[in-house]
Amino acid sequence: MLTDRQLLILQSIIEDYIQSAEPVGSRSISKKNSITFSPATIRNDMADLEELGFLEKTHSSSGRIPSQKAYRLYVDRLLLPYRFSEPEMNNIQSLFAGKILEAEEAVKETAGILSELTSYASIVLGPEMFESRLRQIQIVPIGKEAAVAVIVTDTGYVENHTVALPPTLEAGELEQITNILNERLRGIPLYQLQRALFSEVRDVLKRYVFNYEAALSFTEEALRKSRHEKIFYGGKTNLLNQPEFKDVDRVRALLELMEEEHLIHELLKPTINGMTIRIGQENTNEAFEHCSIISATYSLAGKPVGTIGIVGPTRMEYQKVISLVNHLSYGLSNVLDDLYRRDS
Amino acid sequence: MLTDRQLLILQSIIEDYIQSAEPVGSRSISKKNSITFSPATIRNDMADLEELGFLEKTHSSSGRIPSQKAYRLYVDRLLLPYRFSEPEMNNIQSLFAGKILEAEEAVKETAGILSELTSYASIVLGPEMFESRLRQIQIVPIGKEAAVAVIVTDTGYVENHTVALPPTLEAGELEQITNILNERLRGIPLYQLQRALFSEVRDVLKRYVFNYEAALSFTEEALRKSRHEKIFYGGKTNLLNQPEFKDVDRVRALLELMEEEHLIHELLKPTINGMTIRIGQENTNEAFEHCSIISATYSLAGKPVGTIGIVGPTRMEYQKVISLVNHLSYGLSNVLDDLYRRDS
DNA sequence: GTTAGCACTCGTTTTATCCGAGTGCTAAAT
DNA sequence: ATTTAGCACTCGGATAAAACGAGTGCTAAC
Repeated sequence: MLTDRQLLILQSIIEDYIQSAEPVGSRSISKKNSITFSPATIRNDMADLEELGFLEKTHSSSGRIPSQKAYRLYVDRLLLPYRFSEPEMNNIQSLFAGKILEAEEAVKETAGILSELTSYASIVLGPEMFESRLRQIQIVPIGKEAAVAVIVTDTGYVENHTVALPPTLEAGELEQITNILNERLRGIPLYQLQRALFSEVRDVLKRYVFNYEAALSFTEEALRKSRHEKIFYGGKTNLLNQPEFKDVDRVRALLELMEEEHLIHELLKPTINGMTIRIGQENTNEAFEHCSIISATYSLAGKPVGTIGIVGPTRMEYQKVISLVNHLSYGLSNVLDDLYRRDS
Repeated sequence: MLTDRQLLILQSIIEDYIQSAEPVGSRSISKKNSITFSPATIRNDMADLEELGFLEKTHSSSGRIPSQKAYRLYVDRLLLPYRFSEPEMNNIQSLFAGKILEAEEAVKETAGILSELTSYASIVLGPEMFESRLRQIQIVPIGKEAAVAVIVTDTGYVENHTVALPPTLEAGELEQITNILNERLRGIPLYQLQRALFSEVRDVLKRYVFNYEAALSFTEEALRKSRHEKIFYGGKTNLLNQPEFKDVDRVRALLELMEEEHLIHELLKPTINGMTIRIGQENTNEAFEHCSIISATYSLAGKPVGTIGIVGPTRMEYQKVISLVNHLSYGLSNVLDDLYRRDS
């Protein structure tokens, strides 16, 4: 459908525009080393490409800019793998070289590297620890009215809630409950805890605890899944450097959207494994109209537990960003697997 | 030094400018109800006020804008207490009405309310829990190489580190260490834990644990003060609505500065009790040149443990903001004291 | 099929002009 | 001795016209 020359010209225009953020004219294309045709020839092809919806003009006598469709084609068919430069490589290496003890630390680091190397904004979700298994639970009374429930998983993840203490609970009972929970629930994945509470613990509790109803609901509260969606951003302010965001209103819309944690989570939450590339209006949300989002899930023990991603203008360095996101998602998965494996 | 009329005029100009963000002319001042003088009279006083450094012109025939010195005078001498409107009052009340179980929750809420009611950005530090006392420590091994140390304080605050496990440590010893620590360190304030480790625990450890050196340094690591400075922001994007920040570069400088957590912490960390008002260049940092920062410490059991503050343009609604910050810092202190008191 | 030549388009930049809010000064009024 | 009215003057901002130039589309020659 497109001739080789048209593809070559399209690619040149896209890459030029990614660099310059300015409409690209036929003359500047013809000057490139890889191009041997005259401006007039290029103009002809450009006109065709525009007719096919790959190029656009900002006004009738301007150079062309790539359309969303062009970026899509570029990403799907024209992209060559990117070779990281020396310092970039070092940067990435060092991220995964140091001894990392906590998952969250690794995840935060990744967000930092992502934004630093791309000069766009990075978003990192998770890791969701639903799959981790309970290693230990501790319920510590704080005064008469409240207690702190601390859950430690086999991945070293710690979660805690403060829970109101039912007044009927007797002194020793809290300890007893803790013991029962530890005995019965150890090794159970977090997301099954509530269910297991009923199937495994309920009856035992009935036997040993006086006000069993109150104790049960108290325990249920203590085990409740924290709906805390962990989102880390890196280099939000990088976006302000992009010429497409010199308009304050557009920036505001974008930054405000990024505060909406549940939306961002919904958008990026790890479902199927792999990489997602959303260009411009492929993001349904209006504030992302002029953005592209490139994201990839990372996984723990083969299961996707989180997402890393980059938000930048549609005029994005796709080549570099895609490689980087890809690379880091693998790296991060490996780090997490190492953390996880120490359990066995 | 200043006549009453000059003060009145100055105040009118400041308040007008706070509203309009536009240079104020003599005519518009003379139209106000509280003012009975003609524009010419006002012009004379304005000239004097300019000579004294309280007013500035943007160009030779423009109206006047208040100088930094004027805001300072305004804040120090002209400010009347602000009466909260009905909905504002409700908002504040509701913040402190609900049953709050965790300090951090209260603090985050406060940041939200602050920015919502002011339409500026809020910064909240802390609470620093150095003064809280150890209630319980738990060391949970995660695989062969690492363990999670979980510290719960009497204020319900939970802190955890992952620590590398010395290979020489024997199976039961970890439990023994945990027991010793709980026995000897309970009730000791967090900031004294490391010291108490040496004075109270060291010798006991020596007696019971084989590789005492390794165990000690392991324990020390487990108890290390987390240097995690907790900073919560609210309504950063509000700043983008202010006309003085329509310039993207200025916004970027500001937002980038706010990412520098240690700087912000240094700037706002709670030292002496009470309220601080920094106007314009009184903030030494260049990015805050056009900002004012109003902050107040909040306290727990009489000791300052954190700071709440507002960042806005120098043209800020001082009256409202000062009252609000003041009010909320008291309220927050009370909430925390309630949380704390439940211990006794 | 490709390219050179050329008229044409249209956003950007520059220059000129006008407008009016606001000032400072002087002289009259209180 | 203040306060005020009157008036010439200043200067940024808005508006219009003109010059500029990067880039196009089309036609005719290669």
